[in-house]
Amino acid sequence: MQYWLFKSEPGSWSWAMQKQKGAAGQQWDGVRNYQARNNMRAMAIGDRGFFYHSNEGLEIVGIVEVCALAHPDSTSDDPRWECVDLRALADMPKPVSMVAIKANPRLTDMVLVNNSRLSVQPVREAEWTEVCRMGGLDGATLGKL
DNA sequence: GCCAACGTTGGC
DNA sequence: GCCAACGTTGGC
Repeated sequence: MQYWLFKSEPGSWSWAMQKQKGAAGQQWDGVRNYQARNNMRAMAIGDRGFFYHSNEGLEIVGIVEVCALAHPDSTSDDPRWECVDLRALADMPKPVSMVAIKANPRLTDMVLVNNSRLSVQPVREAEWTEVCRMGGLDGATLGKL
């Protein structure tokens, strides 16, 4: 399993809206960046991701799961743009802020710290575990998701 | 609201 | 294929 981070401005697509979609999920549309698209193409069903609020909030607020492989983005006429579908899995019990991530020496290599503009990012397993720990999700809880 | 960083575009 | 100009993103 691979881990990812998805950024969204809560003003246009918030964690609350994502949760309202429930188990059916929602396509992660609107990505118009090759690197982000390529990351989505590399995803497998069941991959996990962090849901991050950019611009407002600046924190990881939830966990999502990839529930459909990359397919054409229905919001674009341009066939270059594809997206996966995501469904909300769990709230982050304690949202993990960008400030806290930057302050954690174990997370200095996170893409979020070094290339904050990339909207769909890979997350290393050690980073995933550490952020979950900071957010109040222990291994046992994660295993039940 | 500012502006640095980054990605994309297009003329050459 | 280089690179200047431009547009966008997103933290501050």
